[in-house]
Amino acid sequence: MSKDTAAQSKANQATIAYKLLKRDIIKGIHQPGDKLLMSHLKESYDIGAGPMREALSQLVADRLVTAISQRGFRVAEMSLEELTDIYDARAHLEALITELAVERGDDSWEATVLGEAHKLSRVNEVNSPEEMLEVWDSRHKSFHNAIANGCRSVKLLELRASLLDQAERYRQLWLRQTVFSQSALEGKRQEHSDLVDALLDRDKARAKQLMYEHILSPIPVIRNLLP
Amino acid sequence: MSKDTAAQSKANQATIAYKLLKRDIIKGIHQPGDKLLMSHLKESYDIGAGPMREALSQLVADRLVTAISQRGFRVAEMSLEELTDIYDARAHLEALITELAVERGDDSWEATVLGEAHKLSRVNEVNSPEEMLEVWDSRHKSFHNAIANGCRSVKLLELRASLLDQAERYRQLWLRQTVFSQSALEGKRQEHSDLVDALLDRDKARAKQLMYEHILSPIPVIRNLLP
DNA sequence: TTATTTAAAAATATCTACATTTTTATAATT
DNA sequence: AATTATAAAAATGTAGATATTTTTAAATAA
Repeated sequence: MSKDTAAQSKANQATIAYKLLKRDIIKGIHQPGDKLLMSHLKESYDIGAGPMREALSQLVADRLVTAISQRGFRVAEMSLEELTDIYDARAHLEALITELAVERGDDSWEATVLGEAHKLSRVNEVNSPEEMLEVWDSRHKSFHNAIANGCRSVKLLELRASLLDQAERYRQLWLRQTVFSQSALEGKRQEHSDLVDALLDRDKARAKQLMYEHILSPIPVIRNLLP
Repeated sequence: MSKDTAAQSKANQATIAYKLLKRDIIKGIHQPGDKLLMSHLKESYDIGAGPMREALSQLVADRLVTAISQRGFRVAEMSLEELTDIYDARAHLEALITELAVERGDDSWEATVLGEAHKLSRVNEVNSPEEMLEVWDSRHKSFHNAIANGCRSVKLLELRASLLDQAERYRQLWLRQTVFSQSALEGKRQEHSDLVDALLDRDKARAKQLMYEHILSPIPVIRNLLP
C-alpha cells in the first residue's frame, strides 16, 4: 500500500470531509452564498455531524465558508470587491516573495525554475481539452511554486498558499478563457519567458515588477465573467 | 444587554473553548509541546469532545496547535528557527503594508496614527507593574494597527493578523524585558517618533525601512530568553 | 543478564446516535 | 398589516460505543 493511500486510510472523517467539501466549493458544486445544510452535508459526504462541523470550521478559517452561530454555514460569497482585494494582496505578496527569491535562491533553485518553465512550455501531448486544462494548470502552478520556493520563508509561503486558496474560485473563471485561447496562451508564454530571464539575470527590480503585473493580468478577464 | 455580551451569550461552545484555549496557550499555561489530552481539556473547559475538537482544529489552522490523526493534539513547539522565520516574514510584510499605507492613507489615517502615538507616549497613570504591561502593550498594538490600517487591504491585514497571532508567544517574552526597562522603553519611544515623522512626511522608503528594522529589533532579546 | 518480541490491558481518540436548544416557517389572532 | 402562537426544521450538544494507539508485562532469544 502506498504512503498516500496509507495516510488517507488513517485520516479521520473530518479531514476527508474537509478535502471533499473544499474541492466541491472550488469546483462550484456548492455556489457562493449557498446554504450548507447539515442534513444535506451529512448525507452527501456520509459522515456524522461532529466531524462535519470540524471540517466546516476549517473552511471558515480558509475563508471559503462563513458561519453564523446557531444559524449554520454558507459558502462564502464572491464579489468584485473581494476579487480586487485578493489580487491586490497576491500581487504585492508574490512580488515581495519573488524579490526575496532572487536574493536568496541558489543554483538548484535556478535549475528547478528553468526545468518547470520548460515543462510548462511543452504542454502538447494531451488528448482532450479537459486534460489540456488540467495539465497546463498543474504545470503553471508548479512553475510559480518553484519560483516562490526560492524565498526560503516557510511563513511567507504559507501566507501565499492561503491567498492562492482564496483566489482559486476566481482563477477557475480565468483559466478556461486562457487555456483555450491560442493568443492568450502565447501571451502567457511570453510573460513567463521574460520572468525567467529576469530571474536568471538576478534582476531583482525587473523580476519583482514583472511578477506584480503577471499576477494582476487576469483581473479584466475575471471581472467580465463574474456573475 | 450590550452587543458584546449578547454575542458572547449566543456564541457556541466551540467558539468559547477556542478563545479560552488560545489565551491559555499564549499565556503559557499550556507549554510548547504539551499533549492536549481530550479528557483533561473536557474537564478544564467544561465542554464535550465534539466542540472541543472543533476548537482544536481552528487552533491547528492558527498554527498554535499541531494534530496527528488518531494521536490527538499538542501545543505547537517553539524554536529559534520559527522565531527567525516568523519575524523575517513579519518584517517584510509589515514593511510592505507600511509602504502601501503611506501611499494610500488619507488625512483621517494620519490623524488616527498621530492620536494613537500620543496615547502610547503617555502611559503613566498606572498603579501596578502588571497594569503598566497591559496598558503599554494594548496601546502599542493600537498604534501599529492604526498605521497598518492605512493600507486599505483587507486581505493583507488578515495575513498580518495571522502572523501576529503566531508571533504572540515569542512577543510575550520580549514584552516584560522592554516595558520594565526605562532605557528600552525610551529606545522604543524614539523609534516610534521617527516612524511617525517618516509617515507624516510621506517618506515611503524611510518609513518602510524604519518599520522593517523596528519589527526585527526584538529578536536578540527573545533569542536570549528562548528556552 | 539484557534485549527483543508478543499479547493483553489500559488509555486515548474518534465517531455515531440520540437529546436539546434555537431558529424559521406557518397559521391564527388582533 | 402587524403580532403572537404553534409546529416544523435545523443547529448544536451529550453520552456512550467503537477503533486506535500506547503501555505494561510476560515470554523468548541473544
